[in-house]
Amino acid sequence: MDASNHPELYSVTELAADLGVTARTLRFYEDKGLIEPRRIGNTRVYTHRDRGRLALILRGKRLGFSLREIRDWLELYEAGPGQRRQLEALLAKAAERIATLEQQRQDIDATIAELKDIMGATKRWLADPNCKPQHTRKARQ
Amino acid sequence: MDASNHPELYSVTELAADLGVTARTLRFYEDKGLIEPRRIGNTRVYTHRDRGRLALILRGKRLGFSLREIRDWLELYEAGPGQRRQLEALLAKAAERIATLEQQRQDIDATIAELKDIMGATKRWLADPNCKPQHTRKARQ
DNA sequence: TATCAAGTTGACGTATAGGTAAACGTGCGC
DNA sequence: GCGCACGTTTACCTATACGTCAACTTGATA
Repeated sequence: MDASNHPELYSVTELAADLGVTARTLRFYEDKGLIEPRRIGNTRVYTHRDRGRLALILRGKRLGFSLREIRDWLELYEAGPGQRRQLEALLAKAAERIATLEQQRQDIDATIAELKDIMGATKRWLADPNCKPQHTRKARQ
Repeated sequence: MDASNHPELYSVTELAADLGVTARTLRFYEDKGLIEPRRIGNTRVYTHRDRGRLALILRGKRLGFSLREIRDWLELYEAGPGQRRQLEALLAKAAERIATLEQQRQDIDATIAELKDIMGATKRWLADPNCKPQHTRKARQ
């Protein structure tokens, strides 16, 4: 289990570049308790596992979770006694997020509809300034 | 054109309550140059027109424009020489916003798909811990 | 007149995810 | 010994849209 013949060790800058973020970001995540790389003296050294963990973190971000949510989940995942609960918690979180996103999509659709309505009225107005500004759609209050 | 027989005058708190925001919000909008109510002494007095303007502002917000964008547009709208250009500018802005929103909706859909994929894999895993964690969908990079 | 409600300004706080700068340490090659 | 490329920490800055608090005036009321 010695890693010396297959190092997979990264410095901050290396791993950051590798993951497409900045070194600042990795240090920031460490501040926030998301990762804890080993150190040689004062210098951070990231292992292959750290890289995997970071990849998970970035994925969580892409899926719209906050750093805090991600951290909580990772903690739960690491320290949890059984797998089951964690997976179920993950399921719940995912479902929750999906619900939020579906709500957001509805809002977006409504907004697009309202904007299109405004555009239509504006165009009619431009074509014939006599016709009164008249939207077909009621704005939500 | 005297308003004395039909005052329609509001204090901050009144108008705020009327519009469903706080007084702080109205003062904040004034700071940002979105409205400039008259004053009696030091006290703000909002007219009917102010109310209309505020309603426009809130609508803009609901449609996802920033206060700065709203302010710029209102300025353009008030000080502009002809109507045409303003309306055309409005059309352009609306189209732009729609494009942004449609992009957002695509992102949301993709994210939902990925979340559902994860949920599916997790459920299979829960049902049969032997089957390897296997997502059907590739994550976007 | 004492007090209370409502108005005013100014300043600082909140949340998020880092960016940016300052000041400093450290190994390496020449 | 010098400079360079890295690394480190601390601390303040960014944007957005207000919330919250403090301190102060002013007009109306009991």
